[in-house]
Amino acid sequence: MRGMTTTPPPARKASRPGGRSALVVASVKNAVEELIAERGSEKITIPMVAERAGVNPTSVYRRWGDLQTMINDIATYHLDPSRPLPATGTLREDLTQWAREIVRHYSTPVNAALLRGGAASAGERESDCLRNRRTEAAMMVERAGAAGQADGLTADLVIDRLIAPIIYRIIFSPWTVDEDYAVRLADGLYAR
Amino acid sequence: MRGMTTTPPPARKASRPGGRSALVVASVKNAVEELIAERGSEKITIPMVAERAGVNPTSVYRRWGDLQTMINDIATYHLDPSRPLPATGTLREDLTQWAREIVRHYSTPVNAALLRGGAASAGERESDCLRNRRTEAAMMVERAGAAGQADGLTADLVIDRLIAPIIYRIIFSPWTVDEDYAVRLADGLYAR
DNA sequence: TAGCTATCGCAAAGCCTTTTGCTTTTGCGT
DNA sequence: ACGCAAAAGCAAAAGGCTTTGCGATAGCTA
Repeated sequence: MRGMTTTPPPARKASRPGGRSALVVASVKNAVEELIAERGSEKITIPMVAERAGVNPTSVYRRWGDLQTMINDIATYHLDPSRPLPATGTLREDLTQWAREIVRHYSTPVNAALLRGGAASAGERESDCLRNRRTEAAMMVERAGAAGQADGLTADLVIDRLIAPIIYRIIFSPWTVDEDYAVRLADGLYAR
Repeated sequence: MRGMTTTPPPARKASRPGGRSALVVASVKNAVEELIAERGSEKITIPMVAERAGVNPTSVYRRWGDLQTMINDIATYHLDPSRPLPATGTLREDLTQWAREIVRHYSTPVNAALLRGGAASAGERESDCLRNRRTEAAMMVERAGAAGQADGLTADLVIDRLIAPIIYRIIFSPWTVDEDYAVRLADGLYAR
């Protein structure tokens, strides 16, 4: 299998998560990332992915059904949902760090392309690739609120003024985004 | 030609914009809108579009080259760039009306789907389907600024706090967007 | 009105994607 | 160890997308 640069993570949900299946999933995931970074999410096909992954196309068809489902699946879980959230003691600093983290993540062309692919297949279905981000925002605000430190912020405000601008620019004008921008947005929640 | 419900607008740029060419373009445009609203931007093909438009697939291939280019082209010019912008006398009211207008536009499933299609093919290339929106924001702010009425706003701020949240939600959670939301966002530029 | 040429329609060919039935491999429980 | 069953590989066939050459059509200009 080519391109196995990352350690093979355990498959998320499969009645048989052991060795080979996990290897196939990991290989395909890597292949998708590479190809999507090289050519964009619209110019790749399942046979291309399969060849790059050193896997039979049939396996990919049987596991995911089509390209759209596969990309959405990979994009959704790409930023580890179980990673620790910032907990600096103040909501403002937590949000700042969190925003920087998100910008850093999507600054990688691979992840930006995955985000665009996720955007294309969002809308109708309930699940999308940013659900986890919204959950995280709500958690941090709620945690601070329980301590009486919410600073008048709500999860909705965090979405509108932090996540939305970052995601918007990552999608449509990624060259205008860097970590300083994330910090300015976080500051904007408290100033003006 | 099926689906000719709208009046055929003149083709934008063609060395020969008269009758038949314009008709083909208009038919294809209608067909894309219908299909994209029915099935989403990822599940349509050029032969499908051509059949719906009553046009030969070859013509579509020759004019646009591929599906991506076609969708991006149609999505870019769909909100008429030459329509008059709000000019109520105050920047605040202009921006409020303008935001409502954008929300109204993208509340149509067709236009939301086109936006998602545009998002998928944005990024690397310089042109994208929201360039016109950014230009409009800059124009309104600049106009107010020339009259000394910019209220401390910049085009960037309008993008981050008006366009970005609207577009973000239209793409990822369209059911949370209505004209009231647009008004609240515009208010948010002045309050807090 | 006559000629020029851009553009369209048509048809065939090539290529790639996708499906399907079968065999082989291999993880996992006994 | 053994056997079951889930998942992968393989190969062939079907179906659909895309290209290409040629003839027909219809704007445009003189």
